[in-house]
Amino acid sequence: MDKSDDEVEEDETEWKSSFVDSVPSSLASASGPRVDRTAEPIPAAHRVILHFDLDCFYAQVEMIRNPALRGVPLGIQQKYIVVTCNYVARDQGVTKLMSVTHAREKCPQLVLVNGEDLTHYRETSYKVTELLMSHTPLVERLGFDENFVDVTKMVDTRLAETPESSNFTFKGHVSSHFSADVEARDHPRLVMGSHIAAELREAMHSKLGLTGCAGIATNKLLAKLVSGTFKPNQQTSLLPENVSNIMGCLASLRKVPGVGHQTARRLQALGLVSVKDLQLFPLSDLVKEFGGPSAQRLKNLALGIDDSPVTPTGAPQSLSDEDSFKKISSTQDVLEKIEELLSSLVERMHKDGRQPQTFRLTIRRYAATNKWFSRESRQCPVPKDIGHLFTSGRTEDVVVQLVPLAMKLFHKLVDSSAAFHLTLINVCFSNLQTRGKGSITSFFTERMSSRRIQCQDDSSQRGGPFMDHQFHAHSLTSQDSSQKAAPIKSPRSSDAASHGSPVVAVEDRSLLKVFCSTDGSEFDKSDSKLKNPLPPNVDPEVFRLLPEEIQKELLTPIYANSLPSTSLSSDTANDAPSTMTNKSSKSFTGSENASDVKEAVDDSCPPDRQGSVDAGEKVKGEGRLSFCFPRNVDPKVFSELPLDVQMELMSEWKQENPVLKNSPTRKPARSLMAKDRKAPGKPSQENNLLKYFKPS
DNA sequence: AAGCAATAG
DNA sequence: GGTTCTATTGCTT
Repeated sequence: MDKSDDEVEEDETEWKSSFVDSVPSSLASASGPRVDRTAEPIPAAHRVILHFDLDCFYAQVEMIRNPALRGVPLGIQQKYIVVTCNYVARDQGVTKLMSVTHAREKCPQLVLVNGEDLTHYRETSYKVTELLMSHTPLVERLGFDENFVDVTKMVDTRLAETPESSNFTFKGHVSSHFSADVEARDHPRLVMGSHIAAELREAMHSKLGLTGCAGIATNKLLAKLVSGTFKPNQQTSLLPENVSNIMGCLASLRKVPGVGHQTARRLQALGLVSVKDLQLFPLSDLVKEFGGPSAQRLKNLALGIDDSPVTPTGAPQSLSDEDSFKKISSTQDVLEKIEELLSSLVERMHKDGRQPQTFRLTIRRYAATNKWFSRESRQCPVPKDIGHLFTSGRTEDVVVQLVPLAMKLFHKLVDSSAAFHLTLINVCFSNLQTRGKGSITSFFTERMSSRRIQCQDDSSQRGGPFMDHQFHAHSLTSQDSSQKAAPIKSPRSSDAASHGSPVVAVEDRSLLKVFCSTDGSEFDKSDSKLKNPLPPNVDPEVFRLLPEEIQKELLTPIYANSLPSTSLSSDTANDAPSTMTNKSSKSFTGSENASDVKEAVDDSCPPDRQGSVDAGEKVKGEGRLSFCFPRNVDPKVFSELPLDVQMELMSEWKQENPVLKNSPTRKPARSLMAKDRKAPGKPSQENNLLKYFKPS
């Protein structure tokens, strides 16, 4: 999940007082013509960019799903790795990407929740993006737990409406050594940005129950760099005066966003290890190594200059599903794994509502010579005749059509007449086309009308009168490429691009107001609610045991929606059975005959005494569920299954008697469950994109 | 359009 | 640096 240096916390946070003045002249070029700051009004061409970063996101999601996990050391497990953990666990020495064995040594009471199924994280992630988008369309996602927001226009609007007398001090921290009142007077736009950031963080907390950090600066690079200065759940603003200070404090070039391992290695080969080294290195020499554009970009990054615009992300451009394992070496096993992956991916594709034009299979082969992180892939068009099946809901039909296709690609990759050893398989749909206007139009007319200002100018609207530009742009790019100019990526088009150019959104002033509402009224209007009864699956006894504050939180509408009812309706319902199918009937992850994988996963976490169990049992029916769930069976989802299915599963688990089914043509367990889940929850999910952008 | 490398969380 | 499970962009063919 993470690159493990989210933990830098303290090492870069002590900003030195030394103000190195070799940079400002170049900085001036980033913010337009040199202007005497003291004499002139603040240049309007200055962007205000926010970066949001949720605190240990996966752990937060799990603690919302199961509040009993609050206050206990919690880790999120994928295979034999603790990919992330909450702060209680961190206090006891658990870190991201630590092996389960090592984590348990550090923290014997560590509670582990399996996080291999990303459904809930993905859903919550998009709720965050969507919440931000309800204030301005310029929101760019970075992974599941970070967002950039360009609030330049909001700042301008508010500043114009703000009387002189208003309190003008920064919200949150300011990374600067200057005194606070001087800073605030000199940087009203950043001050305003810090107020907006605080409001948005508060909205995330009150509406979604999530906490996180924010960085406020004049570009994405800087906003991201400062956002983690004070963790958790705090925000910090960066003043332009302090830019070179910040950059100089970075421990290494690797810490510069955009400089990965390879780039860092090549830079090191040139003798460059610190940010300062790169700042002072002759551009011409850099060009020899990296070529013109890359060299300039690198140099700019080292100086804290980043012209890249906040590019609205919109709906995802590809959906993929993958699984890693110790070893797969037979074609039969490959086929079953592919079928398993495709089942859940096709289901996701169906809920998305778009139709994929291309399909890709990728593998990772084991190689003793430690080259085994590289992947190989083959792709092909999705046959026209099965495209409509995605929207028609017969997902099993799609799977049976797709499996042979996938196997064809597999045989392009692997000579199965020789021995092979795979450690990962990934299936991916891309080139997603929006079709079947029905669901899409209702989506927009009902909930997204205000977002249509996303469209650039009216002339650029093609591909359907009802289509929101956001999805239009991302899904139809290939066909209307003419003068599209859509979300610009041009690195050259600095600040001016995001304001002046007709290409980028939010030209219409009156519409702008709809978005950039400056008062809190916007915040409250989503769910005006009913008295909240406990959701049916919450044990009232357990509920009473929770801290009062948690109880209150749970009774707010947002929780009423996202608690157990979530696992009943929509995606969760359909994905949960597949998880159980994986564990109970498939050969690799759950049952005896995959001893190597079982070893890897279960040795450190015996199936009978999993941390997640304790929490799970409390949710419902302690008496009946006296045994332990297998790993990553969601107890809440389980509890909502028909009783007979529950019994069947329990007897399976108790006997540790895998349902051995070798017929690859059908998957009785899965399809049966998938159907059963659809009925009780929400009456079958419409094909739409609400999954990504429905207002909570 | 295909395949991969690099970067990101 | 790699472990997991994604997702995006840009280079090369």
